[in-house]
Amino acid sequence: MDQRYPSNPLDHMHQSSFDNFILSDYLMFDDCVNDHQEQDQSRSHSTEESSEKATFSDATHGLFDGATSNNNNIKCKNGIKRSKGEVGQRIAFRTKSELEIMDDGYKWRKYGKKSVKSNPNLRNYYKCSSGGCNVKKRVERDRDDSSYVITTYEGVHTHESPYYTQISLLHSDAFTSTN
DNA sequence: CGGTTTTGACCCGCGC
DNA sequence: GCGCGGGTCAAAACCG
Repeated sequence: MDQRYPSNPLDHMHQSSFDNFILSDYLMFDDCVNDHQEQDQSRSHSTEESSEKATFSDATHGLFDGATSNNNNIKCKNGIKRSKGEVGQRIAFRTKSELEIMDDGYKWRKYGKKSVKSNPNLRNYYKCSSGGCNVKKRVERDRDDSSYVITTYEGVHTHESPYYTQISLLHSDAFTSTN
């Protein structure tokens, strides 16, 4: 697994339309975390407990070591990974937003919509529309507070984000066209 | 005209 | 084996 590309979608949300959203909380569940902290209060709202709220930069830096999710009461379903095809990593975060479609720099193609039992709202399924890249994302509104949107990314992009490439091009262009 | 969205059908794993 | 819940497919509609 080469990490040549910034597999962190937050990198791009920084620059693009992230100003429109208030990141009030973020969640992360990977297969490794939450194994030992299956609490009976399955899903209390960490929104109200600002003490365990991590800052945005904390989230971006500690995203993959699981250290920042010390007390997220997220029920981590360890068994949801399918036998065919390894799901690389799974990251979920929760943003306060009226729109569920946020521009994180990648191009997504919607391929499904489902109403799930655990949530009265609909859940939308997206795939990265770049060829050969099968990163998926799942978007649904928070079941308790519908002003929040829960976005779950699954997998790692095998390519650079189109947005990022644009930026790089702009930069290199600025350098080469100084005279 | 090509890519995306929509939407019901299909599939698959799991618990009973 | 069957039903249920959740994830994906795919054809038609839609849109620039």
